[in-house]
Amino acid sequence: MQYWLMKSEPDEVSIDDLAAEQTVPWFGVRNYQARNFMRDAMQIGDLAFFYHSGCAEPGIAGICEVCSEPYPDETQFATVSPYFDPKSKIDSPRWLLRDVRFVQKTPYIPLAELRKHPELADMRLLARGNRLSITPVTPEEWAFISRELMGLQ
DNA sequence: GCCAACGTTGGC
DNA sequence: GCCAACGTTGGC
Repeated sequence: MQYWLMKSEPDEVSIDDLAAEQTVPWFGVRNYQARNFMRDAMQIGDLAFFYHSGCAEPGIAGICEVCSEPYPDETQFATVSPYFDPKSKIDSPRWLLRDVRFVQKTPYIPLAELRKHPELADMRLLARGNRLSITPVTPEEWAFISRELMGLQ
């Protein structure tokens, strides 16, 4: 059981969209490191912070749960999709994803708030120049954010 | 295998 | 819209 943080642009898929759909495929990842996390490291039942990026106030908006094995991201084969990858072959798909299930919305924790806490100084999300859309979260970071910042449990 | 050029991410 | 940082591409 591991913890993660997964970035989504709320214009595309927000926490409210996930709450409405309940389960969504985590499509559109086109970075090998992030793909490898989904393909190799994630396990069904892992929990992830659902993070809103590319918006006025980026931050953590909720929690979701990994709920499928890895399988091909169909948008890589969709010529009309912005995620179309002409180099990917049907019989050896380059991009794999997992489904995630809505767990709950949380109090919104802005990026600026996360940066204030020394307990989170080493968080991968906060590392200089970090652009990874999926990053691991340590149990300590998870506990601090969920208990101290969100008031859960 | 190196590395410059280019494209993308994402906060501000 | 800007720009720093990073990943990928492709020529050599």
